Amino acid sequence: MSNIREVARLAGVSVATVSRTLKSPERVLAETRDKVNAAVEQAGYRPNQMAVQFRSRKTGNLVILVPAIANTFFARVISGAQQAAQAAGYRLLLCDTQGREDIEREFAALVYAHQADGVIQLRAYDPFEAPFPNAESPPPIVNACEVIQGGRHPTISLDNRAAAQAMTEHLIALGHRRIGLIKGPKSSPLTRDRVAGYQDALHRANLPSDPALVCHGDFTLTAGYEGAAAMLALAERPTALFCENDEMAIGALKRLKEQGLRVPDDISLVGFDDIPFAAYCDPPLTTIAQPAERFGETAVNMLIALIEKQPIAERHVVLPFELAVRSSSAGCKGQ
Amino acid sequence: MSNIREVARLAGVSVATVSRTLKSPERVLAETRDKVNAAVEQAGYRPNQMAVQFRSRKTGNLVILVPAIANTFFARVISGAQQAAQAAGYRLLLCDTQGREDIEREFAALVYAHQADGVIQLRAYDPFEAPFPNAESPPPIVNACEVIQGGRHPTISLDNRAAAQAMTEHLIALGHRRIGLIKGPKSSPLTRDRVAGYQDALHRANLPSDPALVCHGDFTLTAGYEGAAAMLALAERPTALFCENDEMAIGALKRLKEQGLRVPDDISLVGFDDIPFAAYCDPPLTTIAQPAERFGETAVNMLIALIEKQPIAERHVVLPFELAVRSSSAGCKGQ
DNA sequence: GTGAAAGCGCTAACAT
DNA sequence: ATGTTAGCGCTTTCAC
Repeated sequence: MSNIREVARLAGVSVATVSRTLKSPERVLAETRDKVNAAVEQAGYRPNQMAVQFRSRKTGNLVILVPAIANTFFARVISGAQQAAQAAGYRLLLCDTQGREDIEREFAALVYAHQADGVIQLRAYDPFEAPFPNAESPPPIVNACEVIQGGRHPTISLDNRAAAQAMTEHLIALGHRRIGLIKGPKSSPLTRDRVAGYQDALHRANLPSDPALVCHGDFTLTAGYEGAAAMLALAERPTALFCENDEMAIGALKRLKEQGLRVPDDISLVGFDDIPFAAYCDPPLTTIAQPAERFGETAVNMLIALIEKQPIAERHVVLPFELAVRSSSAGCKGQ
Repeated sequence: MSNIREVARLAGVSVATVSRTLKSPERVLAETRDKVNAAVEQAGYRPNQMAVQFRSRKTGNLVILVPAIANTFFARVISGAQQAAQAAGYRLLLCDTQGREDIEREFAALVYAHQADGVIQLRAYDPFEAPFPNAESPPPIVNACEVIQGGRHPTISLDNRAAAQAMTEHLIALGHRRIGLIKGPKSSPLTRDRVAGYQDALHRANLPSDPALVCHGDFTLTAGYEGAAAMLALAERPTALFCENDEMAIGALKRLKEQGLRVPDDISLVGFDDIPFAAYCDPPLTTIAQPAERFGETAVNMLIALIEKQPIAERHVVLPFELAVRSSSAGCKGQ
């Protein structure tokens, strides 16, 4: 592999001129530029980025911490992030953390090791909060999707509380008074918000909030399947079921059908996220549409601004949701 | 951020000793080692990986070229790859190529720029085949999932032809004689193999191969939806529909139901991949199970062996498939 | 077993 | 506008 010295020799100029021709051509005479470019061509020269990065103290890499890569929603977020990173000349270092803080910390530490310039965290945990060696100022990090309440880092989030409230109100408007909720893990703030929104709606409609109607899952198909089973085992069944993501709703749907219940005639079912499959369920799933790709895209752009010390307009971006009403929710007949 | 010199000073040794203590502790006196480790601790020292990589000419990064990150199957492959990379101390540079060769070439070139040690390509295109600058020997690359026939690189694939044949034979055994096929893009070898397997089965059963029964899609839900519409518009409808991936099968399922057809009573429907949603369809989808995560995992391990110049047992790994028979396929009543 | 020193390929400050 | 040169932080001979 040829290096800058080789090119300089071929072009009959100094290495500095070669470097300039590549970085800021306007500072070089057109004539010289041509000589250099010809030499670059001839030598098949490609700057050794390891040396460039080392020298200029910038890797161009962004770490993205994902709880579960194979999750349909996160896959969309990653996709958006990758497009944005590519457009800006950055690369994405992917990390499947399985929601484990030790793994998150380990990967976030790539920034300390100068292997990445910043971190995108998609979960409500600050991988830098643990005492880190000589942590002068926290490294560039943005927190998207599930965000830390009152955290010190920029965030990109959805108003989960408002969204859950909107969904619950949709069900209430349809006449439902017993609405089951299959929520996420207890520890998740995202879940806390959605539960709060659900309760807000009940409260505003003067409906009782029955703890028996709330069970938790882990956002998987299986969790939805089992959550639905639990709901159906209740003495007084809910007439509508709100799952905190579409995967769980699809899992629940299977279970409801197996029990011989028709959706939405016998029970309404709604989800959250609007993954592509939601519209292809039978019946198509009423859900909350989230701009998944935009989470990734916005996070990347914000992180890059942080890294490049550009001014940031808003440190806490809230992306819009949309209630996507399809046929899995309908008027309550049981009344 | 402290550097190796700082640590050396603190420990009262030379930088070489610090370096040795970190890389090959056995070559250092236990006593010295302790001093150094204490100094490392005290300084909160983390080696600057940019310098390490620069100096040792090894990045620890692997590029993975993915046609569509948000695709459920690829998301699983990526997940497997990431786990394996992490376990081996490598990192994954993610690239969503959208199947575009220019993007694939651009990212593969990160290897030439010393930003990555090797490439995993999930599509049947050799990003290095174009004449590249002084390409002495092609850089480490492995080709997984959709592989180049007779290519020069190691591959990890499925016997797509055998799998498609097995699936088609399953349908034939159920009495189907007119089997529609919604395949992938024309250019894809993966699709060529599956079509070949489909035809093998027809041929072995002495069934005619009607070109009208084959239409192509692009592996999306929409493509399946539209493919099914095309099939149903046929004068002589198929009694079974084989989609080359589950997404298209799920798209088709929606369309079939909208037309008032019952699956499998009126028409059988089968897919390929066994994505998690397949088992949660209504009816659960008969499909070909592929070990998606293992593709990623095997590709990573093979690539690392290549990079580290370890001997490779087999250059062409074929992973097993499994026919997952569920309730979307049943005996043909139309006969 | 440890230290001194060269140098990886490049950038940027400074000199011309 | 171009060249000279000093490192960036580390690994790795080669002495001792």
